[in-house]
Amino acid sequence: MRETLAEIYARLAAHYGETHWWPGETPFEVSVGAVLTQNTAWSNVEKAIANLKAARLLSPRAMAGCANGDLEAAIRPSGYYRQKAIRLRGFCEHLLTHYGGSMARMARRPAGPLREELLALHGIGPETADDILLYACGVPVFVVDAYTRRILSRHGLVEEKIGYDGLQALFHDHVDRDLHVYKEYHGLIVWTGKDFCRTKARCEGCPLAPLLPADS
DNA sequence: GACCAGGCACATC
DNA sequence: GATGTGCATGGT
Repeated sequence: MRETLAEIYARLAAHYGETHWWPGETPFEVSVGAVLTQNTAWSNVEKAIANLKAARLLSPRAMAGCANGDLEAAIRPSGYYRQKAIRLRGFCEHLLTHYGGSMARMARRPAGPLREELLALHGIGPETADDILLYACGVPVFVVDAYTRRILSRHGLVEEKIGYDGLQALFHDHVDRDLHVYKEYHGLIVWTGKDFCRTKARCEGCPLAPLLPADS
C-alpha cells in the first residue's frame, strides 16, 4: 500500500506539478471556504467569497457582528446559505471568544485537542475540521473527501463504503507525515477528481489510468 | 428539466 | 450502528 500511494502521488505530481492548494489568501479565508464548499462546487464558493470581500465581511469580527440577512445574502451563491450562515457565525464566535479572533493563536494549540474542539462546533465535521487544520493551521493531517474515496475505491484499493476515519488512517499509516506532501496530495486528488473522475468514461487521459485494475 | 457538487446534523429504526 | 432526509445554488 505504501508503494501504491507513493506511485499515485508521483504520477499526479508529474502530471500537474505544484497545486499550491488551498486557494485562499489568509487562514481565516481558508476556514470560511472550508465551510462554504461543503457539498458544493468550488465555482459557487468563489462567488460567495467575492461577495464577502466586497461587503467587507471577511473577518471574524465583521462576520459575527453583521446582520444575519447581510451574511446570508453574501454567501447565497454557495447554496445551503441559511445553514452555512449559522455555521460561519458559530465558528467566528468561537474564534473571538477563545482566541481574540486570531487564527494564529488558535493554531498554537496542540493538534489533537484542537481537532476535537473544531469537531465540537456545530457544522464542523471531519472533513471541514481537517481542511482547517491542514490548510489554515499547518497541522499535518490528511484530508479525506468524496474524490479521495472515489479514486481509491475505483482503483480497488479500498471498499467504496469505507468511512472517513478508516480512509484517513490508511494515508496516515502509509504516507510519511509531511505538511507540504499532505497539502499537495489532497490538492492533486481534488484536481484529478474534477478533471477525470466524475464519470467512468472520463478515466481516459487520467494519469492514474495505467494503474486501474484490468476489469474496469 | 434532471442530475450533480470537496458535508453535516438530525430522525428513525 | 446503519440508513434516510433536508438543506439550496449554479453548472452540465
